Amino acid sequence: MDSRRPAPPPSSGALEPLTPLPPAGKATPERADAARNRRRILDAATRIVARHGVQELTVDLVAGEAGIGVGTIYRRFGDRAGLVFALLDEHERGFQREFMTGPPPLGPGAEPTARVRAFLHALADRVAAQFELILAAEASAPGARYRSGPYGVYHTHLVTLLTQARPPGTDARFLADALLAPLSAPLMDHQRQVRGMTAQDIKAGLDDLLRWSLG
Amino acid sequence: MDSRRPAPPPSSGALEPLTPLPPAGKATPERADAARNRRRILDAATRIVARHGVQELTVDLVAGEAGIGVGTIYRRFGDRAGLVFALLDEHERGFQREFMTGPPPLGPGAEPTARVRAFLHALADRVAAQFELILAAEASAPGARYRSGPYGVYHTHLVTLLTQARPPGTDARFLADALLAPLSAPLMDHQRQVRGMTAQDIKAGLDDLLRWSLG
DNA sequence: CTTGTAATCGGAGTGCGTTCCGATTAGTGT
DNA sequence: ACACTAATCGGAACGCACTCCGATTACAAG
Repeated sequence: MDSRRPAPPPSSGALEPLTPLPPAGKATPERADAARNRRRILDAATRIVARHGVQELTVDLVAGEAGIGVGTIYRRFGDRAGLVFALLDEHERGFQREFMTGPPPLGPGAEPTARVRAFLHALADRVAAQFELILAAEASAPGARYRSGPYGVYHTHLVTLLTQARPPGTDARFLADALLAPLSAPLMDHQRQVRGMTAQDIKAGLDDLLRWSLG
Repeated sequence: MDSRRPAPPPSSGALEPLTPLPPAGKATPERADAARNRRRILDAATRIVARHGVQELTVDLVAGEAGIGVGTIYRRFGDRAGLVFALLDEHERGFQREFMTGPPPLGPGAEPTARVRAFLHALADRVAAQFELILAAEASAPGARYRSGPYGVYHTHLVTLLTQARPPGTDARFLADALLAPLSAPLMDHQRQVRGMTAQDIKAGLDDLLRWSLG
């Protein structure tokens, strides 16, 4: 045992029901001082983002504000992107609850087609709302979106719904990726800044896509 | 006049027919030593990529191999991503020629629907071929893809074809973005590495998408 | 309470992208 | 040829993400 890298980021991903946890059992939960420092770090980061914006969220500054060393941050969150993902996690949990166990049409009870549409609209709103943080996470580690817990949850959710809504023979996994791809933060940023498109335009475009692919 | 920042990256983007060049007229073409150094830099970078791979392509190493200072690289290419885009440019020019003036179905002469399909297939192959470089460019500056010249060319090309192929009332600009979005290097990487999908699977999925949206 | 030890802490150190600015050189008018 | 000026060059310096490892501390066993 190396004893030098015993606890990789124990959270970040929210519910992550498909992340391949090594033994799947939980090891030592977390030491008291470690938990206290995690809280301090998250509070300090939240404070800094609220005060100066995401671009000022440097690791050294967070460490200083939290009154700890930078090594502690990397032990808890892996890298800067992990810290940003952790900040997104709280909202993420609520969002996942909504479409997994909430009221229709987002939650169970409505037609699969309607649920897909409601989900994509809600996700578009969520990306627009948490815009800066999502962009910052993407900037620190490109492709992190796809490796993150939330993307996996979205994908399996869509695959489930699409399989119910479509005849077999089409690749539901690819269609799910293709429907999520236009909702990347950098693209939506470009569509807003350069093309002058609004959230309404984007939702309308997604509706067109759905009308064709799901009848 | 500041005289300190007179020549922002004068190329990189290939043909870029829609980049908003400030006065649209060409200023002083380029001094002889500057042109010579650009060539040296590109040759050194190509050599390093061929020898050690993209991850070894550091700015300091390129400067050393080319026998110049790092400041020169930044004057010529703006940043690391600009250098990588310049490396992609040569292949890019050939690719653009193919679908703008080449033989059908990629070039003019075929039905718009067939040209869209051929274009997306060709682009998928191109992304797969230039995988490492595209990923590196994206890593240096997230969202650079959308701001780059090539993306603008692809987008206007698709908008033109889609407008010909579809009845009015649908947003061709969004549809073009939505068709290009699944061909991002990070997503294709994820689909290959994690989902085990092949280039064939991706093309088949794109065909499904087209069958629905274009009949 | 004491002791053992494994996880944790913290900050100096490293690598790399990027900037800054004095020295140098190319191109032009005389 | 010669001088003038503006663009170019080069490398020292900076900021920030990330690593390393000796010192410290929490927790459990005796």
